[in-house]
Amino acid sequence: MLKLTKKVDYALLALSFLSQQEEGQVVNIREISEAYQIPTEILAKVLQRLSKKGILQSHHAPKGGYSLKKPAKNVSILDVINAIDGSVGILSCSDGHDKTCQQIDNCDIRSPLERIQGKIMWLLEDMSLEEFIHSEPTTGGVLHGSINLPGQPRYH
Amino acid sequence: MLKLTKKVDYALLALSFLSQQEEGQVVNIREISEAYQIPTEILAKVLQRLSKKGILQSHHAPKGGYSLKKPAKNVSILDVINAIDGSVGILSCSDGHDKTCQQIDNCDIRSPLERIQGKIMWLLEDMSLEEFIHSEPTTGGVLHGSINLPGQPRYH
DNA sequence: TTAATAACAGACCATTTTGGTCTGCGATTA
DNA sequence: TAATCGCAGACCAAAATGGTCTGTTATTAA
Repeated sequence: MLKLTKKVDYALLALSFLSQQEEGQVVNIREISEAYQIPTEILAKVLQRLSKKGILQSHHAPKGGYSLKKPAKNVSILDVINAIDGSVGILSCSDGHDKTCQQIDNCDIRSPLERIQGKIMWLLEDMSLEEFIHSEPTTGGVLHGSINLPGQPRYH
Repeated sequence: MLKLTKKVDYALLALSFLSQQEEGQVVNIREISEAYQIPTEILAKVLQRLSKKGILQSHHAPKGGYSLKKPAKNVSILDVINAIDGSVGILSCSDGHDKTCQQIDNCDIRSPLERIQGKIMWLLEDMSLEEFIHSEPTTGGVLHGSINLPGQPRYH
């Protein structure tokens, strides 16, 4: 539930790897797949999509491979997710054009969910790849320790 | 991707319906399923879980049904999601105890993802059912219009 | 007391999504 | 011109999800 797909995980791992290279350094799929034990074929697809979306630059030749196309601070996590999974949407009748949605006429929850979705998209868009990679490890292993939004949850 | 399940949709619809009843009014499954065209059997399961988790009160008798167990402002959206889907987790190696995760030893992305997850959980926990139900319709149909966090996205 | 009502419980199947594989093509350069 | 590497898409397997079916238990009104 609300889970990221493995492909997004792979994308983020690969991008993290590429970010650690020297400027303009080209890395091929095999290196990355070995570093993280990711099946090469599927990693290939993931990187292909990232390159099609302008996040990676591909070098289509022997000794070729991939490199970041733009600085890590100019790529948002939302960009990555969108590149891999199409688009983020917490609604099950995603884009509002789902004609088969039985609840469409008296759906009380659509616009509230859109608000929540908007907030989630905002925070994903607000976090750059650079920021993402340089996150401090969370302390204590409990999620609440890492929250940096203002205020406190009101429940429990 | 990052999608809520239909069961959560059904739960939120039912809760919304129940919130609109008079205080302590009991409603049975059939009424709700008819109101929103939800298959009764699956709605039954959803409501059962909500009642098991203390969100709904069940009245196990003829003319029985369900009612809210506590005021809508004391129930968070996260509570509802947790009740239905177990728990929210954007990580694909959800709870960190996934022994089959190949990346576990050199996973660069775990803690950054936990930070993001924490933020998402925070905002879901911060929104009460009452607030959820009384959300204004989003204007213009575009998600960005409904965002009320400070600042602006930095990309695009 | 009992029949009707409505929740409870869990096995079960179908559909969809996702993860992953296989096969072959295209571009570049040593 | 052959080796290396990315590109592309069909394809299959596994898992998650949505939904169905069968039967049981609690309560109450007749």
